[in-house]
Amino acid sequence: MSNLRIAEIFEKMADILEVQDANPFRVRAYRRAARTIEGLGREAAGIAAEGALSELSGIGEDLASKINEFLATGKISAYEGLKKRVKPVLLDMMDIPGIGPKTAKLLSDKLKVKSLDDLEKKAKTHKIAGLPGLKEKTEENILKGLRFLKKDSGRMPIDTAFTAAAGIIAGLKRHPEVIDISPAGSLRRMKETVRDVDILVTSKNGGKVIEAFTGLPEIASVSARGETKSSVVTKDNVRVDLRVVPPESYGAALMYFTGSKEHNIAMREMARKKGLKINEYGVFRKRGNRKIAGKSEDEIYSLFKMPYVEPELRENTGEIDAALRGRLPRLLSVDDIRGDFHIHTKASDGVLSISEIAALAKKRGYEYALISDHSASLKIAGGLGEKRMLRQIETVRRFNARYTGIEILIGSEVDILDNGDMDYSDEILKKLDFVIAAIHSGFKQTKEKLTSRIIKAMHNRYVNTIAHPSGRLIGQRDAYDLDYEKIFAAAKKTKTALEINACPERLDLTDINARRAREAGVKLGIATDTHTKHQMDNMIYGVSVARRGWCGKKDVLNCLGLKELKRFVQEKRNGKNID
DNA sequence: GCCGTTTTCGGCCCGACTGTTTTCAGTCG
Repeated sequence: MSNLRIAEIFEKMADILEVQDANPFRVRAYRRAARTIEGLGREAAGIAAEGALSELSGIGEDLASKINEFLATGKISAYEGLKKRVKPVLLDMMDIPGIGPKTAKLLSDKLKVKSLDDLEKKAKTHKIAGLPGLKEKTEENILKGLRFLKKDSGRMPIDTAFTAAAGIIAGLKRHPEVIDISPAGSLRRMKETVRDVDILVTSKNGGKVIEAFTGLPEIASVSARGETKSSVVTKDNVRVDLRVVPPESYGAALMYFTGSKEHNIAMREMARKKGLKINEYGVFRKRGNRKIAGKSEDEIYSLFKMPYVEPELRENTGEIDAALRGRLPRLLSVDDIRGDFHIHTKASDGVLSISEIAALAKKRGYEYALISDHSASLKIAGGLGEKRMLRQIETVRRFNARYTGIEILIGSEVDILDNGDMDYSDEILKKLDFVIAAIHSGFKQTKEKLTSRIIKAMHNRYVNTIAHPSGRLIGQRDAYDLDYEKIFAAAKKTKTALEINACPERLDLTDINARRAREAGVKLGIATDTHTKHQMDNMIYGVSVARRGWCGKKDVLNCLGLKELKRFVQEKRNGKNID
């Protein structure tokens, strides 16, 4: 997807300009443009074709022409030029926490640092202390920062952050000086990966709370510690930032600390134009500095005549404008989910029995749960041949006859073969309640080939969703290249839903593609891809992707009750709308 | 580099903490 590449280049250009001590607002313009492009609901090429690039927020004539140049040539000459004028090690050094453009440049100019390894050597041999403004403490911090970079490239999966936050919140909740406590930052916005865990506390005695926080047993080291703010690293190498504010500032602080940065900047700019100022303590009139709001987020948004903006939407990708016009979507919640669409039993590569699955699903208040073991050709995962599949169908039917309170649907995660055919005959497929189709082979094929395999599968009247459509594994395997415009069009036409796989390593579709799918009128199915007991709890992460994709109940297939769901399946089987 | 019911030029979000300083620059979120 070229959007990501363009964003990456703008981000790099900002880094280089920063090292060159360019106008900081110019640097910010590049960063802001990068975020705009990254969060775009569609391919920049489409917008460029309409000549509408410069209508995007933060993109003017100059950046629009740079994007056009990239779309035409695959390069931006200004970037190529900038790259030549700066040593790569400078940019590497800026990845180290605590080192910004100024320090990086100083180290490069005065010490001729050649690489991060070289930097480590120079810090260890005390070559850094003695440079203007730097002493032993800076050397220690550089070494600490380098160790942090080596251990972990930075971002962790959402569930790791969730667990770390839960532990710390549990540890502080009962402290007598803690009044409110909440996760904030990208964790509260439920981004798919998180760099550090942010936690907000209200208290009348910040010092005591910070003292308790830095003394928690799971903390390995403390990197900053003040009266209202502290940063630590846990024994699991998770960075945690804690911030303490007085109770009357809870809303303002929660908004500030939740971000995103871009959302906050946009809100603050709006405030400034009205003669107001927003900071983490409240909203103030500039004249006289009188506080007029801040206790709750609701109070702040309504001051600007906006409804409450859900944290998942706060990315400055149109939510402020939508809120001002009263056009924010009503997002689905995890309580709206009526069933889980993707569960493996021990018949293939899961560990649960049918009755265990039924009990777990019932406990969650579901009306239905779909058993979806692998089909024959996925031998490595114990895929079921047609005979075993027929037996499993019978087993589930018998199970339902004697079990009450939930319906177990029988389905399958059927392989899409190389030619786009399904791995089971229609004779088998028609006996199933619901069919998931998935690609498990040929990830390196061309965009055209992979796209056409999926589209052909969608045209099978028994196929109801496409599982983990892009095949990505976060941090391990890139998404394969698909023509999403074509996929969305085919999904809509054939009444096939696209899965949001809720497994934290997958989260596939992504939030951005979920939003594009929704805008294209495509239904989504949120599914946990459960193999073991606790994985049914991952539903929250899939729902969060849908929320970040602006989805409401009506966009999500498993918000339907059982009857409506069966009707949806039957409509496709009747085949009126498929070529 | 962007942007405009205060402006086409002159602004551009705002504050905390650290390490090095005796009043602040750099970095971060």
